[in-house]
Amino acid sequence: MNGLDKSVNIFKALGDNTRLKIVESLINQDANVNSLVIMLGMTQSAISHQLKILKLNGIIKSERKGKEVYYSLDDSHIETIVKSVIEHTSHN
Amino acid sequence: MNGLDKSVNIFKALGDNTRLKIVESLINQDANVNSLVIMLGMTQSAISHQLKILKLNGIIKSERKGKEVYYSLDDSHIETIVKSVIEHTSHN
DNA sequence: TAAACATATGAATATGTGTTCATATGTTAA
DNA sequence: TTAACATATGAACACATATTCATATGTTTA
Repeated sequence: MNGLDKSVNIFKALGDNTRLKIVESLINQDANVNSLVIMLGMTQSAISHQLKILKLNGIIKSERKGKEVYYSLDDSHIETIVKSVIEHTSHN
Repeated sequence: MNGLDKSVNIFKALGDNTRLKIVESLINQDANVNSLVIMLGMTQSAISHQLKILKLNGIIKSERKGKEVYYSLDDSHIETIVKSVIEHTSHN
């Protein structure tokens, strides 16, 4: 996959309401699946599917702790990107 | 439309191969429709449709000069956003 | 004004994608 | 080991969307 396609996939991954909410939650703090389910008020299945997409695109990472799996941002770049878009929208 | 939805739409607009190529072209220099058609090797109709989406989402703006319509980035924030994503992908 | 050029747009189609449902997998506690 | 809990996953469906085709609109030149 070339550089442009990688970038497209990052944008595509963040260009969904559910996934962007997940990412914004994870900017604030790491979270396990169930807490995201509760916060977003969606089914566990829907959240898991979207978490997988975010992970496949290198936006988040996961770590199992006992029965639970905790998700967090893959690196600090993600926060920069999301915040710069929020900044942009608030100036329009 | 709330702030999150606006951000989602920005990401969605940039999350397409054709549109991101257009935006990257416009980072380098303003361009009219036909030059984008030639650069991207796509039909005039396809390019026009995508330009409209980028414009509706506040990513680019247009200015007619005679028969031609020139497109450019709406503001410098866009370049920052795109470059920060490219930066991110090149480190993964 | 008519013709040529440049761009925009509506409809149709094909492909992509988000959610749900059912169920599987992984982990701990009894 | 069984039951309970937590998460993941495959299939199906409904909806979104990118491109094409045909054509319309806007602008200049002859």
